[in-house]
Amino acid sequence: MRVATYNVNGIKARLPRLLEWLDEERPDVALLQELKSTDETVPDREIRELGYGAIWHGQKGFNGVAVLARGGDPAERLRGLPGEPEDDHSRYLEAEVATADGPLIVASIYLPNGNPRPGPKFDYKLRWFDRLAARARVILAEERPAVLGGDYNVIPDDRDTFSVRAMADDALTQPESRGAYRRLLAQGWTDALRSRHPRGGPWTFWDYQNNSWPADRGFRIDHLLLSPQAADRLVDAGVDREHRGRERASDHAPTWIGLR
DNA sequence: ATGCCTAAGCCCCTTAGA
Repeated sequence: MRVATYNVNGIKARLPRLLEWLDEERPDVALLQELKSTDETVPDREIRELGYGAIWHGQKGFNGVAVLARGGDPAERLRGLPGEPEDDHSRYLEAEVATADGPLIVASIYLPNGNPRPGPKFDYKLRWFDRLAARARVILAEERPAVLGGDYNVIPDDRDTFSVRAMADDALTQPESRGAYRRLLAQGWTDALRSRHPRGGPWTFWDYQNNSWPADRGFRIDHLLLSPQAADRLVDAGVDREHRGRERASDHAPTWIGLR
C-alpha cells in the first residue's frame, strides 16, 4: 500500500493536478497541505467521485491540511496541536484510516516556514516544533503503525539541498530547525525517504523563481516519519517528480512510501 | 539590496509562501 504527502499550494487552483495525480498514482492515503481554502469551499465532490473519503482542517487564504483515504472516511483523532490556545493556524490533522493491511494512524503536518529569521515567525516555528514533538511522543507510546507526513519546512542536512550556500541564511537550514527535526527522529521515528535514499535527496520542492525546476535546483522538505511498527513494513519511498513539471503545478511534488 | 514566481483576498495591490 502507498501513503503520500503532497503540499498542493492552493487546492482550488490545483484541483486538476490533484485529481489526475490521485487517478494515476492511486495512493491509499494522501496527506495534503496548504489547501488555502475553508472547509466549506473545498472542492470535495470530485475527490469523492474518485473514491476517496476525506476530512479537512482548512482556513481562509492560507494554511489548511487534509487526510484522504481510498475507500472510506478517515476517523479524526485530533485537529490542531495542543499547547498554544491563541494559535489559530490550521496546520495539523490526525486520523486513523482503515487499510487492507489493518488500521494506520496518520497525521498531515504543515510546519511553519519560519522566515524571516530571526523574528517572531522563526520563534513560532520552534514553538510549533516542540508541540509536535510532544504529540509525537504520545503517538509513539501507542506502539502501533503510524505515519507523520507533511511539509516540515526543514532541510535535514546539507545533502538535502541543491546549494548549501544559497540556503545558508534560510530558516529551513538553521541549526535550531535541524536540531528540532533530529530530536523528533531520536524519539524513535524513521525518516522514510532518508532511509531509502541515504546519499541525500530526492528533492521534493523547487521554487517557482530562479529557473529552479528546469535547472533542478530543489531541496527535500516534505517528509514521512514512521513509527517502528510502520518502519518494519517499509519497502520503498520516492517522489512523483514528473508531476512537478506539469502545467500549473504546485511548487512541491507528491512524496510517497510503499508499505508491506 | 532587491526581484525573480504563484495563489488568494480584496478589489488590481497586499500578504504569504520557501
